[in-house]
Amino acid sequence: MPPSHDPQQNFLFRALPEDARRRVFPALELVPLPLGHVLYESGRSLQHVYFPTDSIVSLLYVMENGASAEIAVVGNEGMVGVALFMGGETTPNRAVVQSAGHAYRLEGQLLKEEFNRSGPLQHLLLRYTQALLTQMAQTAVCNRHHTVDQQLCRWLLLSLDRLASNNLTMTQELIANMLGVRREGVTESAGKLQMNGIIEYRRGRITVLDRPKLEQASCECYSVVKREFDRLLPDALAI
Amino acid sequence: MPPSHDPQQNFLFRALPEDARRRVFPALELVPLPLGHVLYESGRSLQHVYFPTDSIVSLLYVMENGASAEIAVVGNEGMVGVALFMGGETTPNRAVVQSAGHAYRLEGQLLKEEFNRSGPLQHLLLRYTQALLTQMAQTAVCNRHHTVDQQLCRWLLLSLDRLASNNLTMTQELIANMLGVRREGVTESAGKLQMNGIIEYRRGRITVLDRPKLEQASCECYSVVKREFDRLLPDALAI
DNA sequence: ACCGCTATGTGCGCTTGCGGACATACGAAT
DNA sequence: ATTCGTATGTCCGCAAGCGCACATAGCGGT
Repeated sequence: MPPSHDPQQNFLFRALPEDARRRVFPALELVPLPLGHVLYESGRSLQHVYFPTDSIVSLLYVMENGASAEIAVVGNEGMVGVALFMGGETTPNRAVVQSAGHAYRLEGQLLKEEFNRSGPLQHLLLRYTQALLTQMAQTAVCNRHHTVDQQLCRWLLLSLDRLASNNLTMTQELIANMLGVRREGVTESAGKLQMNGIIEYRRGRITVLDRPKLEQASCECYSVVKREFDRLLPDALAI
Repeated sequence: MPPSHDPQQNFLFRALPEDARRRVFPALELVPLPLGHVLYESGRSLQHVYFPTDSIVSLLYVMENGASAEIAVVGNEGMVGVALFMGGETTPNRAVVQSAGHAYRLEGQLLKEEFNRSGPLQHLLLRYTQALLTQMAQTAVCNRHHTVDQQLCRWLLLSLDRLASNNLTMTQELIANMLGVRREGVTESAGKLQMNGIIEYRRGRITVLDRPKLEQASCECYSVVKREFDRLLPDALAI
């Protein structure tokens, strides 16, 4: 956790021109996001949107029988709550804090007003939403065709990209919930990665030792998603 | 195939107020969509958007090794090419005609102009995009947790909803490509459904005999997606 | 230094779905 | 009516992942 906080730790805000910042920033509220905190419950209407700085939020779908699967992750490259400006007000997803940290919160009404100015924020958010679409699509493909081993690598990489560090505070049980697989499956895959010197972990703390190898062990899904984010939000990432 | 064509066979156009129709309709061009026709190739920039009337288009992701998986389906409830107004111009997906028919085509530039008026079309398209998001998310979940049997039911239902009839022209091989499973798996699942009197098929033609039972045999994913479409686009569907 | 919670490791039988190699049979075209 | 392409049916062994039942061990709190 950085000692000081600034909205511009979120890439979307970084890409915003000065006048839009002047309107939006005063209304931002810094909130801590503890691990496991539920920002939105499926189907509940959204009051705020969240722009993570040093936290990661997972969009999960929880099935009738209680099983779950991650749809997408949101970190300092994006925001939680696109349904607000898309017009639906809600989605059938749950948003859960996957990695503790902070986010800037904005009143939904204010976001909509700024969005409806059809200015840079609108364009930025629409592009971000498209990137989110790609991430969801790729998750679907990955769930269909790739092994748990590969998916774990993809997931670690996506998480790493959203934090400044190379270690994650994250139990295997949590990861299993996100990936929608058994905890034992994650144990096994993580064991292999550790065996190969790619990661190292102990009780809820994972350190990535060899990122190139991790990328190599991952399926193509990671790079497809990353490429799309880079393509769609270049201003945001160029700093 | 209906003997005559009208843009309002597409639900999005139905929900459009008179003045927007006056601007858009003259620019529409009716195009036939033969089975298997590729509307967009992954990564290629989009020139037109398509509003299907009596056809169905699949959004597919094709992997490096050639395997594929369907991300979403688009029929007369939606449009193909949301990336145009979302600002990305392209997506890493392929759009393929899954059920032959027709669509109205609109010049991308014209769509963007109308979208940027921030009028009813913008709101409609954003809501549609959110529904698409839900469909993708649900596809991801379904791929993770549900059996081929269930997925086949879901897929048949989604296709049926997008056509006026209760039979589909569709080989099992095609369906397998869409679901991203083996053709043999589809043969087996379809065999069970036929055994139970739910469907009937012969060489590329599937007839649904008992839709309630089909819904019962499907996973929850179908109804989640349908509910979201109904919720987000009520005007469009209420006619 | 101890305890106890919880994270991780491991084994087992089972189901689903894959990959491949076939056999069959429909139906359009000649 | 015959032919032939292609859609469908069926069989095999195999691998991945599940569900379950446990064993172990790290780490925070007292």
